[in-house]
Amino acid sequence: MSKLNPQQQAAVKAIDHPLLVLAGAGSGKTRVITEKIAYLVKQGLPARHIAAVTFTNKAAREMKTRVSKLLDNNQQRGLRVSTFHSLGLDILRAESKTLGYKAGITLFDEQDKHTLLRNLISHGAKDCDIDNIDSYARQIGQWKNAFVTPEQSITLAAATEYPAANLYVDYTRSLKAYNAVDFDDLILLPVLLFQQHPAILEKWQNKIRYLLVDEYQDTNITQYQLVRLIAGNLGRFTVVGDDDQSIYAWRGAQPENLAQLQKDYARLQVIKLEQNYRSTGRILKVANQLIANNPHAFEKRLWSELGYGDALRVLSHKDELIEAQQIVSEIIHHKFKTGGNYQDYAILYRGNHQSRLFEKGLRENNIPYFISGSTSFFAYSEIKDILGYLRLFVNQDDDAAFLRVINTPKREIGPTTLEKLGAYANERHISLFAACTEFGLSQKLSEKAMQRLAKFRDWTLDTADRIDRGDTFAVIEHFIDQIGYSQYLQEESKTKEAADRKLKNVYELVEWLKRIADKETDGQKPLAEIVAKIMLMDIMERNQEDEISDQVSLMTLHAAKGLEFPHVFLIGIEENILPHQNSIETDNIEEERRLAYVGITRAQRTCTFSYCTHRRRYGEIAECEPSRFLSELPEDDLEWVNKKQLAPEVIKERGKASLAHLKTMLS
DNA sequence: TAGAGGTTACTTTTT
DNA sequence: GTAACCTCTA
Repeated sequence: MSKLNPQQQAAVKAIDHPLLVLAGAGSGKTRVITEKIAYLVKQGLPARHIAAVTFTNKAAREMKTRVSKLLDNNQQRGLRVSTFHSLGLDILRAESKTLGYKAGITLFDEQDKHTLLRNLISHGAKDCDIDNIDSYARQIGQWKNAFVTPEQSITLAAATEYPAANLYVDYTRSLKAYNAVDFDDLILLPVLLFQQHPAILEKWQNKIRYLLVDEYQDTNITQYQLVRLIAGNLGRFTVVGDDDQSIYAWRGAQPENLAQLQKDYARLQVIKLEQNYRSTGRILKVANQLIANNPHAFEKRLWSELGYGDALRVLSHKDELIEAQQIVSEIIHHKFKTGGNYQDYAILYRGNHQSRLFEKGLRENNIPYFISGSTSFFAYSEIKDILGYLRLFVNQDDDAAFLRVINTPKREIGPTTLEKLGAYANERHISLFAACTEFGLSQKLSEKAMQRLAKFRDWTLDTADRIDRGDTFAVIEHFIDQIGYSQYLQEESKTKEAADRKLKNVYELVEWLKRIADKETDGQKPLAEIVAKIMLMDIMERNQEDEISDQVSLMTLHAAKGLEFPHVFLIGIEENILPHQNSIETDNIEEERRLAYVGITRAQRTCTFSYCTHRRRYGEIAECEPSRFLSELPEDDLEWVNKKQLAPEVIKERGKASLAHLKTMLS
């Protein structure tokens, strides 16, 4: 703790008041949290009574690593460092009975949610149009994030939202029938539980006697409720946040929660961290000037002692192919010239699809790279299949899992049968699996179809039973053989290589599950717990033991928050990309500006912007304009390289013109 | 019932 | 340009 600056020290030692730390980018906020955990333990609060909550798995991982350097194993025992969602899942699993859930709660991912909504709509949900399914899904999520229950949504909904509110009611009932919850429920249900059962709340308050929250500006209404409930009236918490880095409004984040704390906790202490330990003065100057265009609830001014540094460069390219090639070759040359490492470079972008050409370019030049947050391991169809079976063994009422696996591999149970089964189950408000055995169904289906369903049902129950009784993993390996999954992959895949790769993934999944089961509990951890938990994990956790090697990082701006790199390339800095087209249309530029701010402040030594004058979009070549954000930056600190397609003044004028144009269009 | 072939909407960001 | 979705035929 010797090397902390006075503000950081004050933040670590402030344990008698609820504490809000306003921490600018690169001001050492993770350090404050980890040091504070160590400090609390050394002050005599056992680690099992401390919980630190973050938003991403990556941040939680980082925090754990750093705490482990400050405390020995004994001192850390029982410490909770997890994402909000993972904490919610722990609470739900522990209290499932009170909430009316059976053991073996299933977690639905976005795709499962989509499938369920689709089924509800096609089975006649009131006034719902299948074409609007995405907007219903989003609306339901927004209600959950804003702590609006289905009943309240019916009352509150505007006329246009009424179908979604009805669907929300049906959806909630179905989830309950399937003994399932979705991501948003992991926060919403614990809050409801705590509100309705003070004794349970007290139990958890006693467990978690000090709460630390990272990236507090990203909390939504429901998450804030959870924080308040756990922290209690005494306000035993430290939250750390930066309103300039709020980039999750689209999923309900309320940066106003920062100001709300002052209203809710009169004794709240506020400490600002303004010294930046990451970037050059010039990078900070540019970032500060950009973000000055946004309104601010809290004033803060970042400064650095790391020297003024190089100008930030702006590259212009003919199209996105040249952009990728040019930047890849810049990285090669720069690394050669400076004798640095590949891991010193990061390529950051607005949308995942932008990584493609860069991947190709890096691969062709044999440059090691790592893409974070792209297709997750769990998005692979073979992984979803096997997990689907496991989910069904754990919880037969999991309709999403049932639908996933019922005819994979083929069991001659096709759409017609499933349609009738679905209609029947829907009518009765029971799960598909439960419907399989019903007499009423046999009137609507052929005997053959009934037999096939019964066979699958018996097999599932039998396998689930054997998992319960004994050697979980022997049963799992056996069932994969038994259903002929390997053969199925051979038939389904276009090439033998693809089939082999998929099979390898399947075995990797099984090995991974074994490792998780072994951890802490010597293989005794129930499959139900593993299956639920696994849905919240990300690809990095799978590769935990792979050593970090020297590779260029590629990721979205969202994924980059909290990280830092010596050399940062911000690509596709164009109108309609950053700011994103949808944000322009909804006049929501401020969050996009914060996103750009987050990107710039990742850079330690150099920061390079890049835009294209032409780009393929939906297969058509379209003209592109440099982002308006470039025109908001101090000219003296920018160096425009390549052919300047547009002078900065022109961009500025155009930016103003397009803004004015937009405003007239909207008014 | 399965699979081929045609059509369409889409690309924001995550647990 | 493409993935997911839908319709038609064997």
